[in-house]
Amino acid sequence: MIRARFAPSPTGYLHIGSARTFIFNWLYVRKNNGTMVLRIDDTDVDRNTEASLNSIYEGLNWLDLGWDEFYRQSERLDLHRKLAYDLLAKGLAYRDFTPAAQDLEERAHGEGPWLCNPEMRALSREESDRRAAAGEPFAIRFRVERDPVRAVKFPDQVYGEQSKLTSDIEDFALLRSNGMPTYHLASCADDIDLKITHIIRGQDHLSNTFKHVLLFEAAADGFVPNFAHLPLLIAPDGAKLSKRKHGPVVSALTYRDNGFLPLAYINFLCLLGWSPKDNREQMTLEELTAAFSFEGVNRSNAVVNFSDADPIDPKALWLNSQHLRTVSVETLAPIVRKTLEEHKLAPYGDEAFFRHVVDTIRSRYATLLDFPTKGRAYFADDFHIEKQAEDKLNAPGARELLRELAKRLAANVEFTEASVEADLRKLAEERSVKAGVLINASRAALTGQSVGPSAFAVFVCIGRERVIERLSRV
RNA sequence: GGCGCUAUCGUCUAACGGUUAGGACGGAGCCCUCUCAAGGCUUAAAUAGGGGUUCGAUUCCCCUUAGCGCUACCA
Repeated sequence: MIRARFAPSPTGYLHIGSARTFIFNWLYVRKNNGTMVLRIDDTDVDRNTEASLNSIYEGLNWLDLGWDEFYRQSERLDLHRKLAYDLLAKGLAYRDFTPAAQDLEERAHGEGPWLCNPEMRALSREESDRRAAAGEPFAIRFRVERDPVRAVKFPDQVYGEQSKLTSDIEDFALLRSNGMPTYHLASCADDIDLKITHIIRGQDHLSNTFKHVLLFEAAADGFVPNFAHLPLLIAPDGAKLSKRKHGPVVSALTYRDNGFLPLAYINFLCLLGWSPKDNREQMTLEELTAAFSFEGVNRSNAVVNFSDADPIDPKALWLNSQHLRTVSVETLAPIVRKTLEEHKLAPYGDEAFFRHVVDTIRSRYATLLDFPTKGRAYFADDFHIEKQAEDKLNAPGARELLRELAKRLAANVEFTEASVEADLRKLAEERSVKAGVLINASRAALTGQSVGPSAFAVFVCIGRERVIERLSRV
């Protein structure tokens, strides 16, 4: 039984890269009928915020994928501490009484790697116990086996066989002097306890994994989970995505706020660092789930293409427009209705009429935001008349013809695209004007725009009553 | 500095050593047309550099270069 986890730490909003990690975990779990665990890695009390936690939930909820089990590391601290002390008792870890970060500077610029504080590692058990009993603060470090030097190995499902010499792995901290576990300890202790079988996470953890393997070997009776590391998402300048440098594009919620369908966003993210290898681009959740595999995951970082002028990746926008025009109207209509409500607009007519309108106009829209903006005339009478539309209305005789058309449509009870077209063409013929002039002027009068769906479709979408009103007042 | 990872069109990517290096977004052009989209068609655009191995390297190996990650009592 496969068990995977997504483990964000609440120190910011839901990052676009985290969102993708969550999605890949979810896809892998669903494909293999496994269990999806959401675990909040909140052991860094200084940096965690409630606002961040809420923001992460908000992002995850928007994605609408769900999870099966939920845990918070801050509620499991005893488990983490127990593991640290078990290792200490077994001699696999030791107390380090060196004040925190005392020698950071030396470590970073030394010749070789910093491995440990030798005096602390060499401290006798009695001496260590005595100083601890005396109340001296200490951190607990893992005792990486030094002699003989050996290679720590693990197979990565994406990056292949990985290996690192113990002589390149430092005695990493397990427990801080304030009693809180470090990430490495808490993460592994929980992975063991929660029986996680697959650890799917960002490639920034690839080098950390050797430490984790050491921990698993020491604490999990030899059970080491499977690892799959994902290439990172980076900015066009090659740097990693950061809020400070790149602004809101790094937050998943930005796409929601820009009118993205969750599925389109998921689809877009999946195509960053993964490929179904058969040229498919637009895919449903079912298709993504069926196609997902680690073989399809790339090893090089993927650029999210955005600029100051255009914060949304053009391909994401294209995918959103594709999904917008292909999801079922039943699914789309409630989402559009909600978007309209957020803009203080409400559809005219009944549900069937609303669906027809949505279905008619969605094909030229790229985001949900286009419904209340570009599509305002379909949901309100106070729409703005654009310059190009004004020009169409100013065509010689156009306004008078529109008023005449309004009168004739008053008698058109059927009011279908065909019947409206018949009336319009008949009028144009009688007055010897090109139908196109009337058609374009109609669209302009009805929507305030020179562009949009077929004019006859527009008539029906606006509705007979409002059509007559709008044509009469030109 | 040490260690690890990576390198195909501008971007996302495909090509189990043999292809005219394929697709998508974006760009350009054409068609369709009541406008705008959509759609269809066409087009420009890539194997970082250098060595090997091989009859043959985008593909395997080495070096260089570049980028990224880790090197915290952050995660």
